Amino acid sequence: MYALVDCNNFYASCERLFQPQLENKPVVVFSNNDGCAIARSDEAKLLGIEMGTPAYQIEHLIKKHKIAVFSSNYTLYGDLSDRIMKILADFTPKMEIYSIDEAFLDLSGFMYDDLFRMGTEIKSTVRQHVGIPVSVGIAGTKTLAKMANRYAKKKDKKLGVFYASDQNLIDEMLHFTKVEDVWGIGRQYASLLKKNGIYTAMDVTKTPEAWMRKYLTVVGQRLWYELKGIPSIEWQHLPAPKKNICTSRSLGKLTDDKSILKEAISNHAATCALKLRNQKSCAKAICVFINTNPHKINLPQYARSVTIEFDTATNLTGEIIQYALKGLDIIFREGFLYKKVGVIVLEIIPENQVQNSLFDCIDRGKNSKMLSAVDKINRSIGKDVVRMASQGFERRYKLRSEHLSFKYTTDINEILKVKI
DNA sequence: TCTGGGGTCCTAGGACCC
DNA sequence: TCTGGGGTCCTAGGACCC
Repeated sequence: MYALVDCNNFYASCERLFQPQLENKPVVVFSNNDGCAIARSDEAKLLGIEMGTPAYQIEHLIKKHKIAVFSSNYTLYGDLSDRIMKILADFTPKMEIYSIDEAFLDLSGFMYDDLFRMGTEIKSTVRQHVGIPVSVGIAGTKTLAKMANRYAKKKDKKLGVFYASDQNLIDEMLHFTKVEDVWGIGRQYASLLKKNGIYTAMDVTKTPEAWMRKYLTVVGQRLWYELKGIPSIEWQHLPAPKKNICTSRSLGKLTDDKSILKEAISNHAATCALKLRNQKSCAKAICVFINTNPHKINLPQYARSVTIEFDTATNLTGEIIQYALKGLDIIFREGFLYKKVGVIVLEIIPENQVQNSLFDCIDRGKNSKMLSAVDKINRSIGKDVVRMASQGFERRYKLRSEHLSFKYTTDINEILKVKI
């Protein structure tokens, strides 16, 4: 048996935690650049605000209903997520953190009749210790556990726990769940299934396996097994090291100024290098990309990327920035207004498996030591105060975040103050 | 004025090899 | 008027997830 524990409206709940007066009020959290709505409280959902709606399209609703709005505060969400995951880990040694607000727990070996009680206990413990509401779905496969979680929210959100303990309950849930709400079925597959008269998860289980395989590839075949209660999606008990690491952002303003792009690319490259060091890896190649704004159809469009192989796999900030800027020189063209730039490091290997190049003239040991010291300083301050020159200090490319809340739990200067 | 960012997995088709 | 067959590796693109 597997449990899927999922935080309810996670980002919105995080913000509400430090502003309890917003309890039962509509709350919306925006993406980077305050671009679109990526989290909504139940009350905001009821007002018709959909996931991913551009901010400017809901301005009137925000005014009219006095919706509380926030810019994304990933420092805060990440810290609260860590706290929740630590609590979940106390329930079972085998768990898989699936995303910032979700985790699968392997409950094999626990008493069957106890599982529902265990679910309610998980929910109340997280609520009591961290203050974030979660829902729990329990079933025989990951896909069914996901579905049970969703069913728990739809059916009785207050209770927030659903245990698909026998076939009747599983059927009830399969019947209730539309194909587009099944984990692993997106827009394309949903429309294909519906065209063929398959509307619910139950219908999927009645579709021949070969048909699923033929039209939805092995992904669909695995899904079919999962819905029938046969576990077919692998368990990842240890977080797999990332195979690619990407850092990209929209620019605060459209720009044709190459120096601004340089600064942004340098910072993204530095972030990638830091992420590599944090997971003790090195990359052997880098991809740099720049785009104009595809939504502005009346402006000339340009999008290009370039991949550069390194002589030696590396996670050194200065070196990665150099390669990144070389990439920018290759793809940059005058006369376009750029919207988004990014850096992806590829071919990632463990740092202890790096093969040195014969003609390497960088003192990697010394550089690494220097960067460990830099990382340590930056970590202790909670900001990257020690930076490479090309990263600049002005952050002219900076995106908007006009409704940012405090880093209540990670920065002593922003801690909650209580008047007595 | 204004539309996020970071991932994974799978397949088809081309390049290349013998 | 005719051009093999069987492999591997790589990449681009499409699907999905939160």
